Amino acid sequence: MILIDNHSRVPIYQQVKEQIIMLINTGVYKPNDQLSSIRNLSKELDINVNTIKRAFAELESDGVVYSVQGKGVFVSENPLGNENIAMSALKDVATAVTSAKAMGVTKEQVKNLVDNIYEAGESDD
Amino acid sequence: MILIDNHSRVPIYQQVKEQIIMLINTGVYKPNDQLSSIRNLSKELDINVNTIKRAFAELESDGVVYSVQGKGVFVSENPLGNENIAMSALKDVATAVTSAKAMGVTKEQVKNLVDNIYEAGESDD
Amino acid sequence: MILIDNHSRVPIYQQVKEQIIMLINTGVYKPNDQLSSIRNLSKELDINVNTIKRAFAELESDGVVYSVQGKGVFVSENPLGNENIAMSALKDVATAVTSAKAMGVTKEQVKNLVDNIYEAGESDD
Amino acid sequence: MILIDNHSRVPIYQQVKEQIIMLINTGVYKPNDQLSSIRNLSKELDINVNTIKRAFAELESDGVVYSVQGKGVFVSENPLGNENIAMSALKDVATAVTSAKAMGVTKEQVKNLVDNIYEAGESDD
DNA sequence: GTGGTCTAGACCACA
DNA sequence: GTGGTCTAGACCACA
Repeated sequence: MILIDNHSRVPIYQQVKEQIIMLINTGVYKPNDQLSSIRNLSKELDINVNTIKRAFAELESDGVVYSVQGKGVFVSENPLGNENIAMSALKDVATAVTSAKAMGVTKEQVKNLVDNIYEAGESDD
Repeated sequence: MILIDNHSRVPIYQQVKEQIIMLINTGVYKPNDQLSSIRNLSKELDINVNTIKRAFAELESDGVVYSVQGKGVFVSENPLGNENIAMSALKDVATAVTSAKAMGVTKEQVKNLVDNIYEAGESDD
Repeated sequence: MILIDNHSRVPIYQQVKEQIIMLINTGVYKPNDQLSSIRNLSKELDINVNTIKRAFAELESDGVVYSVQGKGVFVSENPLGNENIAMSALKDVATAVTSAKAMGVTKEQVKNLVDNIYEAGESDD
Repeated sequence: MILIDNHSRVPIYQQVKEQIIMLINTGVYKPNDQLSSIRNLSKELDINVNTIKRAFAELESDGVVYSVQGKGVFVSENPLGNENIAMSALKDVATAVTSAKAMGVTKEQVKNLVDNIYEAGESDD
């Protein structure tokens, strides 16, 4: 259910984080559902255990999941209630847009790009 | 004329690159103008010489400036003609926006952010 | 597999760049193959790490290779698609030939030289 | 009579050398003719005296000119008899062509370039 | 272990 | 004085 792009510049732990959030966003995972175990995910995706651990640790500190020792990792009651997730993503957008503006990119070019990205997934909503 | 944020995640050589492009964008530096020498910038900004050199080397390979041994570094005839600069900046925006979308950020939030960033410099144009 | 001439006027990072391109040209390295790590090459060739890094950084900005943090450096899908590489090499040839012409070298002398250089590698193809 | 391109990557002393050889090649300067003085050339071309001195010193060591203390610099009896001039120019061509070959440039591309360069000056011969 | 950034400092070519 | 190359070594992010 999770696809990793090894060629991407986006860190793998980040890709794992994003895809789990997306699975929650789309209702595949619901509150208190148990996620795949760290070791299972590590085997399935052929990713180092430490990389999965980091993704889960950050999801937990963002309040998206909670872990129960000896049981596993579960989706929180209100997984997307924490605004920090969106905020940190927006901060990255701000950095990239500010830089693009400095490089001579116009507002229209950026907005067209944003439209394209959001339209791409329209059929999924 | 150049301001460096040592705490930023954006590499210093990248900040130097962007600010020089911005100075050209705003007409402060014109084609064939000589830039501050590498050593002067290094002293003024209190940055290692090699960091400035890297910024200048990338600007040169992007066609923004040209260097003449023993003379100095000068703005190219057509400094912003190379589309690669804008393209690579746009690619970074695409990555950040895609990620933000996955994190639950709405199209409106992104667009508002873009507006704010572009309006910020409106008085300078 | 890479030979460096320390006495040559050609910068070492340039020699490394050219030889890696040659290894790709001759099919030794194929798309998505992983290159020797920066540290390994540095030890093997007894060259400073930063010199290798510069060669790799330029190869990456030319689109010949891509790097993945924590993984390594890999050959691009279309490593020789970027015409800039050939173009900048041709520019250097133009400069040298123009100068030779001014020095009284005849067209025949230049062409014989070119034939010799291209025949040298004929047995390798 | 001498034109310097400050934007060129070719060192200025090299440009001065080449142009003086060209003036001899085309018969403007004949054996035992006196060249412009170093100081005159320096003023005319707005080039540092040391740069002209270096050009003249290399021309003398190549046997193209000879200097007489207190009198000036003169064209040698057999200014282009020294094969070293052509040889060193050919060496530079060899370096550039070898590099271009490594970068994937074909023999035909190089030969076309050579033809273009030699045809360009055909009307001058 | 892998690449990325940065510093400090040496030596060279050119003007 | 100006840029160009190279070395040695530190510290960080990621896997």
